[in-house]
Amino acid sequence: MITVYLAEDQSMLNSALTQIIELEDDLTVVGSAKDGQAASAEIMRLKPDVAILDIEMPKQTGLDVADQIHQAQIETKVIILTTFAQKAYFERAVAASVSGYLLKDSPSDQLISAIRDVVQGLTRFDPELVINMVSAAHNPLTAREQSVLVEAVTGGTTHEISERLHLSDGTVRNYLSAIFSKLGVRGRLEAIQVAKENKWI
Amino acid sequence: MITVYLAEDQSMLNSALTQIIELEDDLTVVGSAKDGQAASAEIMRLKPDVAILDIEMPKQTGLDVADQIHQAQIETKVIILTTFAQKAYFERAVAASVSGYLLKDSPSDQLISAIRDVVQGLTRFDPELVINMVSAAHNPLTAREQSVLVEAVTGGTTHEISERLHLSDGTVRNYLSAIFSKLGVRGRLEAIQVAKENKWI
DNA sequence: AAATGGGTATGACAAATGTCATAACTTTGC
DNA sequence: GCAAAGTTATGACATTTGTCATACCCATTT
Repeated sequence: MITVYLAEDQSMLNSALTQIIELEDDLTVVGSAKDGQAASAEIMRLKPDVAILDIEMPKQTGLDVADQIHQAQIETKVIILTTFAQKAYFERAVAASVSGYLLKDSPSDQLISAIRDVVQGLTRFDPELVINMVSAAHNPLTAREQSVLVEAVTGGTTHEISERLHLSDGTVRNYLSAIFSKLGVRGRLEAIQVAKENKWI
Repeated sequence: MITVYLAEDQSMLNSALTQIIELEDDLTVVGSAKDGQAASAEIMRLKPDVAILDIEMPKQTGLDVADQIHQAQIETKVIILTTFAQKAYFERAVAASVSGYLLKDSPSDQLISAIRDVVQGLTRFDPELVINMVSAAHNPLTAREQSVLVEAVTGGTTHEISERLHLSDGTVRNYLSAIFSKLGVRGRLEAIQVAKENKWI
């Protein structure tokens, strides 16, 4: 019998998936959580064969949980189950040696078969990820530019941003100007939009 | 046998719910769609006893579909199934005479029992909605102020906004100024954030 | 009929923003 | 060891933004 742990904060999906996993004769759900912290603690204790982790969860993300499982060197295989095929998430997941990465935009029987696959030592990555890996635009912003833009998101004045970052006003404006030109936009508002769309900040 | 139609764009949830509904002896899923347009057309044709509609879907929202069902005066009962308990959504749903409004943050057996309830002529509204109805802050912006702010979201200059709305630059700045003061913020960026948080735009 | 509130418009002013040139200092790569 | 790239900083400038006073028109309410 394959033991499965499910961490998913949306109750409707959590309970629905639990039920359909239980329908399979060789699978059983030994526990589930609606936040990352609870999931983490329980997985360490229960050591299930497979942990299915949503990324966006309260308290701790599924990727944080995956890291901890990896570092604790327990046998549990991890399948990330999330909505978006984002390069950055996927990279972190790979770094945490997850066995699977599925999108919620695929049917539930995919998940069932993925569970069986990963206990066999196989890996299962959604094909859409491959497309995103090659097509995703590279972040043109330097680390400092990113941090300036992140501060700009909250909306204070240039002066407030410069204080938070311990820079001069002029420097902040220089950075912002450089960011606008790199992103091909004409103001903070547009820059923030573009950067968010591309998950650069 | 109660016939159910399911409109939900997230495949994982769509297929999982289909399966657990099918598990019930008295319920059957006669069709499902991943966008509002397809759902609308099929519901008109199949006339199921119950239609479960997600709100956020491609092409047409679940609320649009609910409106059409209402106007077509067919017997199909509608249950809205969505993530957030937002006043505006709920009001539109009530206007379309839906029989149920459930949140994805409740377990799937709630949905099953709601299906049986609504065919009996009962209504099922998530209790969390009641809280939101009374606590939601009232929108302080006039219709025109809202439209100015909506245009400001895209990020162009004042002049671009004024052209899109056929107003003078000064008028646009007056509106923005009034908006800032009403929302207690100090710029477009913050105003947009506050307005979005409160679902005013 | 008068008052109120919303929509629209000016003009004027102060402050914030964006651009550019220029320059010094670090770190990193070849 | 030097070139390239990134970080930080000035000063100067044009433009944009936000604020305020004031005004006219049009509905709705009193």
